[in-house]
Amino acid sequence: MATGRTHRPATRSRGIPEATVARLPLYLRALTALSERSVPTVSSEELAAAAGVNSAKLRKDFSYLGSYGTRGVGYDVEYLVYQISRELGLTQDWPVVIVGMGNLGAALAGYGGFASRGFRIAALIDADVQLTGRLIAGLPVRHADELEGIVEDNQVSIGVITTPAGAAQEVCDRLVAAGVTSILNFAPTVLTVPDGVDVRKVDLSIELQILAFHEQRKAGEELESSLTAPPVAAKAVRDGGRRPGPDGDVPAVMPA
Amino acid sequence: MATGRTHRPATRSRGIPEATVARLPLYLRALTALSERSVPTVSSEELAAAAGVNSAKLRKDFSYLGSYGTRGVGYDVEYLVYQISRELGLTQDWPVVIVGMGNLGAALAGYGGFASRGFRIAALIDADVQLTGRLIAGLPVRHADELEGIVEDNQVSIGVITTPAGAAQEVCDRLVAAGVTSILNFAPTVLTVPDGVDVRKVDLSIELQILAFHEQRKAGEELESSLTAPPVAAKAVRDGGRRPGPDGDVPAVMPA
DNA sequence: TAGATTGTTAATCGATTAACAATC
DNA sequence: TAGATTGTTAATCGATTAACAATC
Repeated sequence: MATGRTHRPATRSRGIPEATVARLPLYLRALTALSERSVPTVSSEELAAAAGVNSAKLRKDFSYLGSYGTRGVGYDVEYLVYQISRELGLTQDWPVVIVGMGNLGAALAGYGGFASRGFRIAALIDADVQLTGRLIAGLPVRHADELEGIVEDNQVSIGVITTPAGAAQEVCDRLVAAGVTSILNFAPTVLTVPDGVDVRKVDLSIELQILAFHEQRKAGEELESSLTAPPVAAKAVRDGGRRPGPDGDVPAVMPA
Repeated sequence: MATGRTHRPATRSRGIPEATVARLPLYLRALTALSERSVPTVSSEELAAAAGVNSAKLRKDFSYLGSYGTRGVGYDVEYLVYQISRELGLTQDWPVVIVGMGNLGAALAGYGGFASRGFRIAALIDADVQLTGRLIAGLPVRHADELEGIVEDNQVSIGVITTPAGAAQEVCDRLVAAGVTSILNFAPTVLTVPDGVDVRKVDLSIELQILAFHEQRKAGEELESSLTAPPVAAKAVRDGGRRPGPDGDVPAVMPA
């Protein structure tokens, strides 16, 4: 009955808001870069700029974790890297399986950002026997028949689904039945999971559609301002102007 | 100076909230499936279930588009498909370029969800001369030197970046200089763009880190409840219980 | 002490949700 | 007319932001 939820319900883990949790990886990435350059401390202003957020938001986010900064000085880079890593659960090892070894699965298998952050690929899985045994990113592809055994033997709790849409729900069911409780879904379909299982979804086509919406709006504004206002007004419209009248394009006719 | 924004500022296009825009593609997908099964009408309850949201939210979302439903009956599937497509700008053709032809770029090039939604791949681009001319998803890879010409000749306004992180900003700059005003960034780096350019970001590792956070929390709850409460209480804790005391793990020592 | 910067407050804004009058 | 379902209202909730007292 439960349909795929993007994240857990209202329960805020340890009181940390979801929006903050979603930004912690951004901060961690910026801090890791500073750490590699041996920068000892960083101010909220500098770190916020590096992470692409504003500094008030960053300080508020960090306040949920504790008081890890020093007034007048800033934040100790190494210390923050550790605290955020710990908060995100990256100080432990997370075995993951990737199911579906098309181009996308292969891209994920070869993505360096996993291993460096506590994620270990326990297995690459595909239903195609032609692929079984072939090496991808140095790992042999294993057949889907082995899925349950792999999950149980490696205590895998996180599964990544990169199969075609038609196969995703069945793969999801099998992963969950075998013990997986978190799923990252790249297949363009809504997954149904039992309570207690988290699903996050990455949808390539949806992101493009959202861009198209904004792109269309920009084009509409340009057209509009070129028709109704002198050219110099174009920027003002784009920067926050409102259309003067009510929406004018509610259709009058509804097709049979 | 402007750092990469995920979406435009407070200005809500035509009054449609960002959160609603982000769900329109979900509704469209569910509606397309119904359309293929020749279902003539659908209620907000049914459609919401198919899209994985609740029906109140769906009705509120649709109310921003106009009054497209019929009380007592529901929504005309074909009509809604058309209206949402139009709202998202999918009734027009959007030429896109994909820059960076690794596995991820290849996966996107072969993704069927694009062509069916008004996106047309104008070119696949890579800096590696070894790849130039090779066919990916039936299209020849073109060299990065041609980027500006391709964007201008095809009036490309949407660019997809699937290069390594180190190359992303330069590619972004060149795309923008050539006329691209919307960017979908898969490289794990914050892009800086001038005002008026939209950036959306898809970050594979960030999604996994968010899952790890919740996964860790589940494990912590199980441990906690097994230590402090009879086993039967575990579900209650997971379903919304709060830890009784304040956070107990604020560290006492800060390293030099 | 003077300057810098955090951590927190309070105001504002946007999103979600339940409930129900309107109406097919 | 009776039943079904939309579209909208109003309450609630969560996220953002500016400002500044606390404090290094």
